[in-house]
Amino acid sequence: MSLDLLKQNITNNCKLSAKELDHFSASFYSKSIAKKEYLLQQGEICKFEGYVTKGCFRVFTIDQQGKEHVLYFAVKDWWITDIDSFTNQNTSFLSIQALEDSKVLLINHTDKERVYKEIPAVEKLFRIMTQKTLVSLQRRMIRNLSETADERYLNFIDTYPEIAQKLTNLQLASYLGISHEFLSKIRNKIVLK
Amino acid sequence: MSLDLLKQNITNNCKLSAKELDHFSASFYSKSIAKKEYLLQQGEICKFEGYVTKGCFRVFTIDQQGKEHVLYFAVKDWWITDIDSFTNQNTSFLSIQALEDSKVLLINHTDKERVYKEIPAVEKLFRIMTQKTLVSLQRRMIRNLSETADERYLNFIDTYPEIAQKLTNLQLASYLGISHEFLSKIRNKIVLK
DNA sequence: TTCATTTATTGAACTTGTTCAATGTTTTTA
DNA sequence: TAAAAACATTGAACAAGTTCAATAAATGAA
Repeated sequence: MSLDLLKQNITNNCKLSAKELDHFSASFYSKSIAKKEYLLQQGEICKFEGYVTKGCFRVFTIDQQGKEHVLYFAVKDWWITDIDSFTNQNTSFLSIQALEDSKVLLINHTDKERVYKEIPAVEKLFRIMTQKTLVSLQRRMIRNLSETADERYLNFIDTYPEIAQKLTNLQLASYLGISHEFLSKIRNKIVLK
Repeated sequence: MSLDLLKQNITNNCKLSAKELDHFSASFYSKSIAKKEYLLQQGEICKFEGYVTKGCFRVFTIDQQGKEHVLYFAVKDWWITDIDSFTNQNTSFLSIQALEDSKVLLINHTDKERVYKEIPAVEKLFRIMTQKTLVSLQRRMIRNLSETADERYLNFIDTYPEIAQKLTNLQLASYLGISHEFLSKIRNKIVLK
């Protein structure tokens, strides 16, 4: 059952007692979401923090010129939220869309705040999880400053082969920060080698 | 006194009782560091988490081609550490260097772990601080994907005028992800307008 | 199955940014 | 205060990446 997946994910980050683990995971509810549908739209207030149990999502923003930029993709065993909007309950500048039929376990804002009070270890859990997310984003930031588009592409398909295979050129290009035409040319160039 | 600065910074993120605040801030020790000296060198294990009370630091990495990339600058009232190396006590891939004569308040790893156990509210404090850092890095990531070098430069001097004024072209260029020659041309172009 | 829509590819012209080298300016240090 | 070192500017040639437009291929809905 997918709650076991969630419990395992939590345990990998921070040991909770069996009782704490049950209590915390009982605060989640499951939701199915069809391909192309939105879990969150830019401008709304993010009501949930989510754990993906099936499918694939893109977390992205649309800038003033109407261009889409993907902050990250999330597949099974990844977490999704607009952390700023969720934590402070202000309007989000991110959208979250399912790229295929998907399932998530969600916890809403008031329940999460309640759990923080009831189970102090959950503070530690999310402190550690947020730190890990920050570290990987710092690495990506530096990579984006130092590598060419070719290198970033090769690094992505090497690190996340199972995600890469689910994406269109357009979606991947807007994560790598290049045009989809240029990504097409990069792919072609690499195949020829 | 600089401990008051630290206490105010903490209070802005999370309310602690006066007793907790005193106990936590007593775990820090102050250190002066001269211009150009290193608080941390790439390859070492990061022994501290630091709060800047005076001066300016750059947190950066050197890539395989020998190029420097700045992750962030830190002035008075900013925190500095290699969060990955400090938390997991593994070798750092970041260096931290003083850009001018500076002062920091430091807490070492064992003391911080002790405080996490003694004062649960400190878990909450760092959960919130890490979230804020993550949110601002997410924003920077998206900006770097969507904006030209001109826009990133203008945005930086607009957001951090007091930091910009302390930096050489080389330092700022390696934060913006461009060559210092190109930054020089951008500056020139903007002045002419 | 077919038609419409979305996605991918390719080329040409263009823009953004890099590299290298030369020169000038500022800062540091003896 | 002079010399050395670090930093900034500029131009020319180049490389990386974009834009636009045309065409082909794949996908999805009726």
